[in-house]
Amino acid sequence: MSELNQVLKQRRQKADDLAELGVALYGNSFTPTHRIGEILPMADRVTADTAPGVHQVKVAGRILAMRKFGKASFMHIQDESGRMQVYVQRDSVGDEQYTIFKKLDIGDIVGVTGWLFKTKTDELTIHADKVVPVTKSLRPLPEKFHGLTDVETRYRQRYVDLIVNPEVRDTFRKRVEIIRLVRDFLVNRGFMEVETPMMQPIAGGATAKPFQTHHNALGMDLYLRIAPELYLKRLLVGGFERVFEINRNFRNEGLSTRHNPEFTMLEFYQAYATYHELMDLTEEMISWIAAEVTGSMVITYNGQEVDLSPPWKRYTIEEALVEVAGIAPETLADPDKVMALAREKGIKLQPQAGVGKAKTELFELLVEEKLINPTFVTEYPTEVSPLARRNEKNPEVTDRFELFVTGREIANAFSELNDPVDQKQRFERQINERGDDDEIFPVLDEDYVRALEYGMPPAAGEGIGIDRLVMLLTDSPSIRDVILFPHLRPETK
RNA sequence: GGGUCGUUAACUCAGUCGGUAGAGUAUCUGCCUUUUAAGCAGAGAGUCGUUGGUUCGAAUCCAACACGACCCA
Repeated sequence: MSELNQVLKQRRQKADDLAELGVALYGNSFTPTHRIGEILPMADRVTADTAPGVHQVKVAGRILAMRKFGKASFMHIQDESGRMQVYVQRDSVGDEQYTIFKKLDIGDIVGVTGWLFKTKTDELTIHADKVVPVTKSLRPLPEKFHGLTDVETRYRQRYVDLIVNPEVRDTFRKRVEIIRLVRDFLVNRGFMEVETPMMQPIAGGATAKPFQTHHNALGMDLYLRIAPELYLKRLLVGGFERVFEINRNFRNEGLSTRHNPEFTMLEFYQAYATYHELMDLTEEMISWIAAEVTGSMVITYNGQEVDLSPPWKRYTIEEALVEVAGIAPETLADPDKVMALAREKGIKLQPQAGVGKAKTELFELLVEEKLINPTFVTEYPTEVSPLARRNEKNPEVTDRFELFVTGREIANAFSELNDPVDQKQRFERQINERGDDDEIFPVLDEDYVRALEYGMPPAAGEGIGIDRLVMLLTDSPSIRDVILFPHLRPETK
């Protein structure tokens, strides 16, 4: 018989014993009067001499640790709001109660009724009048000192990770807080939160491999969206001038510390704004959220200091190539030299790729990882920006920026292309110049062009990767640390 | 897709030159009415990721596979 079976057997035996004593193992009749987080601040009103009944409480929580003596015991219990100590004395709870108490295990959820006092070591503690089993746990928790560190188990059994690792609970609380602050920020600026299709007949708005599914009744294939962009812009046509959506995108690509097949994206669109105004808005929003969540605009990520205080550095791609990568301006001015440099750096380009694509690739290779403090990079070549408005002075580049922090792309934004003729031509060019990847299939979205033909107001739009933002603000090295249930291969038995 | 590393008790980890499995925590028993990783004494607990191979003998050496981590594409 294996040890786990032995432990399970012992726990089931205890459960049976408790049932025999008339205890409801999975009842739902205990109603707490307090949460632990409400009790802890009462510490300064309690002393070792505080009499029974002065501060009477009922709390429920999971047992995390027990120190049993013959006729008295200490345990720590944890609820969502915190953890605290409970003192269980045989003479206080009575023989019958103490017999039941001794059958409890670490991991069980209990209800405690008692009064507050302080121990010799000045720890606020509940002196129990009564301890009742609320929910029996049949599986042992990980070791108390090292806790659970095996990342595979942490991701596969996130519930255990959450029970025993308080910093993991904090990270996910911060995630929720960050999303709430994003909402508050945008709603306060007159943006309206909307929901657009997750299942789309054409997976548009980005270049990525989609997940495919099928609608039986309609007899049609559908794709899980890779971006909400084209639907949100249809809403601009419809007359909603400031819209945003925070929701999942799905991309059928590899997994890494920065990629999960489903990830959360904020996209927002503002009519009559330009990408310049979105840079200001982004700077303001992210620095404010950082201050709200971490208490400072200067944060630490992966051991390095990152200063999010505005204003942020703004480069054009060419400026960044010159100033960060050290490429000579005369090299950048000569398309032949740019192509030669790209080849020299080992960049493989499609035959039809132009100098704009080459500059973008050089930027990704030589500059991105060096942009630690937040940096806006503008003037992306038109050929890599199929949905962005051309710059009025130089049609080879677009009115677009990407935001980089700690070497990672956090946001992508541009003044929107609203010329239906130009848009249609760019879709067609994209289809003609598609790469050799069979699973990325750009399709001309005729309805989107039709919508533009009705007239979309000039606007600027932006996407911010929420998971990456949460990683940044919680100092998490992997996207799996900020997604509750990240994708893993199926467990082998 | 490629490379490197890892997988041993429920958890955290040792395991020498290839000689038949170890610790702490957790669990069980006993003692213990203010402990804090409580203490003391004792006990039980293992398909050494899987499958093959080499060998008298494999946790250990070799191969393939599975899962994970990191790096690269």
